[in-house]
Amino acid sequence: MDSETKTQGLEIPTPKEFNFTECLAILGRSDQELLHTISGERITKLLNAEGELVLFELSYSGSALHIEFLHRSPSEQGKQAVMWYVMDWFDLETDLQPFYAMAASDPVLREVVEQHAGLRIMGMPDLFEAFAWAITGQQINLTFAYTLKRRLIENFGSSTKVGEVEYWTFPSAGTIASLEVGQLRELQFSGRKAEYIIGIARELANGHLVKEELVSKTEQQVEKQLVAIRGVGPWSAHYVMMKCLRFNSAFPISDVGLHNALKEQLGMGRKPTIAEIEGFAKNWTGWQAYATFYLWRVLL
DNA sequence: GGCCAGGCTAGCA
DNA sequence: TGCTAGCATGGC
Repeated sequence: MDSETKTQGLEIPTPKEFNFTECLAILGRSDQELLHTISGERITKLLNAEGELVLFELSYSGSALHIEFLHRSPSEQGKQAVMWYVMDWFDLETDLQPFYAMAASDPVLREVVEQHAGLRIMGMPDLFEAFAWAITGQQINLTFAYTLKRRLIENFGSSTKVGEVEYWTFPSAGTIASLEVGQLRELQFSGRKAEYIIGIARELANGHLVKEELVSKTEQQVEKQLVAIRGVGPWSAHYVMMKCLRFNSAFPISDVGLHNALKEQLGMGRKPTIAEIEGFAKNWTGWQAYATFYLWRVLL
């Protein structure tokens, strides 16, 4: 790009409890990921800011995240959208000190939290993406779940090609709302998953499900509302509350990954029972989501 | 080749 | 109210 089209970047200060490398480890988990690209210590991502496709690059230095806009100069609204997205994505507004104070004396969390200090719950600010990913991941192995996600994006997402690289956004709820079940079956989604995902896309598209309304309710109210949606059980509800709605008390207690992480971390030789997990979690009140996320980190 | 996978629904007692 | 077969297929 020539110097005249180069745009002014943005800078977002990060909290003391922040480790970019730890966050990158999460984002680099799958080599099938199309929603962002990682090169060294830089992340490139395409964002759909109310119809405007904004491509940006994220890096970290000097206690701040740096955003550079690539390809073309976005509108002021586009820039603002990217800034809010990044703050939400990295959960920069949560003060982790109380969590760390609790974890320091918790026999289950102490080691893993110390080891990965500065890791933050890498979120999914887009509510439809969070639901779709939760449903896609139900009861299938993660590798296959990523394959399904990639196909969904390649078939129904938006993209921009810069040089040799194509950057993608997750399909909008509006796009998926207009599909028939058979169109997702072709991508090897099960009939059930196809029905669930299209159903939720329609709830979002017709305004029956609004993120801004959900985040203003209590955890109990939200759980009740989400579980009433076909295809959303307790695990998915808590997954969405944790990754998108940012309830730090969300707790997907039946999660197989959590069970395997506890088994490994505690050297149990078997997966813990739900009752045992409830016992471990007695001191985690208010921070169950962070406890879960740090334990997931063990499995990477 | 068999068990497991970041579960959920619907139908049954 | 509580229990569980069936889903649907890939990964390892």
